[in-house]
Amino acid sequence: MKLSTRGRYGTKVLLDLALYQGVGPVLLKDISRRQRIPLHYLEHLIAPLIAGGIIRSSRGAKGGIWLVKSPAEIRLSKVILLLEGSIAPAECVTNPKLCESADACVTRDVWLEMENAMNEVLESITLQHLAERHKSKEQLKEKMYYI
Amino acid sequence: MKLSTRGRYGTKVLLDLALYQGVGPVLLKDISRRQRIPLHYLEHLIAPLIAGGIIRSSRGAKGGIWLVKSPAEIRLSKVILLLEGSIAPAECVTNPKLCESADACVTRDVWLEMENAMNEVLESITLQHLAERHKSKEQLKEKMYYI
DNA sequence: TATAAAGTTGATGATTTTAGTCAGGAATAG
DNA sequence: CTATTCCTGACTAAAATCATCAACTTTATA
Ligand code: FES
Ligand code: FES
Repeated sequence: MKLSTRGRYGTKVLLDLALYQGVGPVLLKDISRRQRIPLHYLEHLIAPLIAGGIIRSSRGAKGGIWLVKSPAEIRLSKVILLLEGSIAPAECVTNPKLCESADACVTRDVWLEMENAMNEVLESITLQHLAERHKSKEQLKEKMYYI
Repeated sequence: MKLSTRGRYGTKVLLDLALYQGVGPVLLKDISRRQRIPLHYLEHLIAPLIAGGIIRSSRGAKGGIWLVKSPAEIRLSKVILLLEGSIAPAECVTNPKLCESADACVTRDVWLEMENAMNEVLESITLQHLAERHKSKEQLKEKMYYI
């Protein structure tokens, strides 16, 4: 039940954009360095995010990528959907035709419940939440250091 | 975020055992046929279930496998844990040492919330629940046919 | 006790997915 | 024009997944 690096890296990319929001285009190179994501791999990760309409990009000097909407409007459910596709624990949850009698299958119901539980979590968290949590952890760290 | 066949097949195996509980050892061959699981693959799936103490087996003629405890005592969380290991969406949720500053990482917190949400679902469902759901679906099907 | 019936174990292989690399191309600011 | 930056598709190495097979051990029972 592991998420692939696409979902994990991608979430970090968007958190990074939320933290640097409003300062113009953010360089992939900088995101790559800050979030420890190989640059050439990162280049591939942003494609679905652009296609999904949550970030935009500009090439050339002073180029980069940035959030299209405010961080408060972007939910992790959307992010994960764009990067990983359906999060369901089994193919047949999303596509019932794959199993012959999906409506009679009780294990499928379980996987569906799991998917719903995960989606509730992801639906409830926005990029703004992530950014706020991050900042509050940073502050805590500074305080700890002061003591 | 897919479950592997180990978890999916394994759950079906245990549901099958719950349905045929009390009638003595159940043949792997029969489970294989009823649940559409390749016999040779099934043979490997039961090893962790035996090691985990939720089923027992007997070799030779009149052999087979059976549940050690009552279906009401076996939760899916246990089953999935035995067959898939930790269900966490990222390695570092279970093993924080893998990332250098796991306690400062907000994405890790998200993956942890997802794991907890899934575990709540799996913890709340026992084999008895599964068996009951299955039987009630069967009855519904018969009624539909009668109409 | 011989025999057939079952589960057990370890080796092996095919296929698919994942994670990453690379080279070349296209757009943009200055 | 040129340096910079994102874009795209092809490619590859490694890992995970999903089995299959053969040899072996245990057990019931005729
Ligand atoms: S496993 Fe697909 S419907 Fe049961
Ligand atoms: S702690 Fe592992 S990804 Fe952040």
